[in-house]
Amino acid sequence: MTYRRVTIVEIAKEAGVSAQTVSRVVNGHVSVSEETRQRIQEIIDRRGYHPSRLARSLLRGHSNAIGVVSFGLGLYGPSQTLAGIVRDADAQGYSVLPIVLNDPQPSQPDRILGQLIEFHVDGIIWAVPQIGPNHDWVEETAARLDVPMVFITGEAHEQATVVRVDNRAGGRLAADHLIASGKRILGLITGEPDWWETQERTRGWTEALQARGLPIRAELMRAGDWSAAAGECAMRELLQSHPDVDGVFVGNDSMAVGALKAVRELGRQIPEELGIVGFDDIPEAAYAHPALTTVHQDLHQLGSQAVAALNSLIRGAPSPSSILIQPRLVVRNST
Amino acid sequence: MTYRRVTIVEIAKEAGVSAQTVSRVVNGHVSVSEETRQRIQEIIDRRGYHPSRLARSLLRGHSNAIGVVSFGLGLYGPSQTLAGIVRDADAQGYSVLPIVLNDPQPSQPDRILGQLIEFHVDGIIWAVPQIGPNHDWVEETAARLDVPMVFITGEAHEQATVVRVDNRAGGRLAADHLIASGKRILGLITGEPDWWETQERTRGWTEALQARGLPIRAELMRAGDWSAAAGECAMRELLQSHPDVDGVFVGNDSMAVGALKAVRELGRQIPEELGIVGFDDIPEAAYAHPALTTVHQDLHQLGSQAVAALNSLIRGAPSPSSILIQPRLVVRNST
DNA sequence: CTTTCCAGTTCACTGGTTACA
DNA sequence: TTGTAACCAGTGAACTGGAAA
Repeated sequence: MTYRRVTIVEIAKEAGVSAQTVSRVVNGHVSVSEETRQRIQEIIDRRGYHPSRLARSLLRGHSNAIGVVSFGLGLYGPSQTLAGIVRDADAQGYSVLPIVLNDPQPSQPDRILGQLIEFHVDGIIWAVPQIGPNHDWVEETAARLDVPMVFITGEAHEQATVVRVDNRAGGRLAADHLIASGKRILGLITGEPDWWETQERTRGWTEALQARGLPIRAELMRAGDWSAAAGECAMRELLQSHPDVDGVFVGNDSMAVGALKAVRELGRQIPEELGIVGFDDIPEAAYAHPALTTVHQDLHQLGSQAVAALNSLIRGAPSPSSILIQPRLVVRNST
Repeated sequence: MTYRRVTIVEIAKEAGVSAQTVSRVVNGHVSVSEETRQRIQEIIDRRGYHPSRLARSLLRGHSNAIGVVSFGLGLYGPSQTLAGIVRDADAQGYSVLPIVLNDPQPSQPDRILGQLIEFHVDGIIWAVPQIGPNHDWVEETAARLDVPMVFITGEAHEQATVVRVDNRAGGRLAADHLIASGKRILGLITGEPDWWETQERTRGWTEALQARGLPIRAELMRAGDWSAAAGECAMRELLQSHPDVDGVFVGNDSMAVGALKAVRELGRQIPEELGIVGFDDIPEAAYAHPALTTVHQDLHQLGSQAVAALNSLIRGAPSPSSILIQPRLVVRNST
């Protein structure tokens, strides 16, 4: 590998000027004679010269890059969120440096942040779901770290900017809708119990039931792992042990799609005998059988807002400490 | 933003040694006394010092980063492939710098490559689908560029390493399976016609039909845009104009899911009256109604192989010019 | 007395940009 | 209009001064 980049000095030498003059041409400074400018530009184009961002960042003290710590690109939520981040970051002139964790419980968040700091990132978006105590370090670290940082999803923090979907409102939307459809014996199939999203959706659900004077029945609740297989299994089990259930809120669409399969196989009529509401609004939801009523969350917007908040932090502007994105109900044929 | 990184000089000053000695501690060189090493390490830990990768890369001439040019993270294929790349790159010690295009027809691939070169990436994976003539620059550029480069999907090239799924074999698998299931009047709903994947799947399909002595009937072919909506629309149109069709190969699972909806609404029995085969094996395929028979392609492996090939190119080893990954048929209830 | 080793320092250099001449 | 020198944050190579072989 004797590969050598074209450097500014080589261009300068070929043009018979100093590196400085080439730099001026590259950055569009004025004080270069038109004749020189053109000669240099021609050489730059011909040689395929690209100024080194490394050298430039080193000198300027910032890199125009942001780090994104993400988790489980296989899941719909995280991958869509990352897509939103990348798109917006690009539009704002930032490059994105993604770090994808396989373990949502990073034993050493400092090590991961350190990796990004080594790249001189101008800011960091932490988009790892809050699971159990895995965000406990936030308060302490956010206060200590001097790189601007934005969190996606999770508890609000005094010290940190958090952008998230109002999952609690989403849970309420689902419950209110089922109740409004005349359903009264309501089951709940949640995602992983220790995810913040699960807890919030469940809380909203519970609140709505209480507000309507319906009992909270733990025996009608099941937990899955977000997968269609888990949804199918949980729904089958729920319907067999409690055949009188007439409405179920399933914690995400993947599980809901699995749940629909169980319901079909058990021969229940949807929505007449059993109403089902999902969460996410994945593209396939509209084509499930029957088409799935679900709580839509705008994940691209989630990413956009995170980038916007980070950008204003980087520019030194104060940023609201918490941004809440409202989900909305999409009614289809499963209710 | 008066944020200042901790530098090696600050550590050196605090420890009362030269920067070089700190560098040796950081890089685990030998000629440092145990006593000094420990003192410096303690300061490094306490101050949270992280060596600048920018400075290091600049000096060493390589960055341990690879650039990935991708397209449309909203689609299942590209996003899964990227996930595979990120995971494997990480395992090999590379950071990933993604560039996500919104337009699959980059007017100036050089500009995009230039962006990555500015970052001193050690190699580039071009994972943009080959659509129409948008890979025409490859031969010429690959020969000129001296950064190792691997292409994902598309025509094989003399000069370039291409990693791809054997889409043609996939098309054959689908056709052979439908024929083996006793279907004889076979329809085809393809994705976007100018995608390389579409053309290969179609070619494999055509070959298999010819091999079995079945006619190629253009009036039984429709094209969609990979979306479920397009699949639904195409299937409805196909069945209404040709009610005798008894088997259909749909170019991807998203469209197949839409197609299933159309079939259900038209009241055809699957698989008795009509067999359907998809392509991709998205997670929801197993939970469609009926469960979708489909051609599975291992996209993570696609990403892995690309990283492996790129890695060996970077290390100067010769790399096979084309790697073909075999898809496999997953039979479920739609056939 | 020369050679080798050790622990550490100094210098030059990476590819650019800013301040000043 | 253009050139020179200093600088960003590191690292490889050459070097120093003293001890051990």
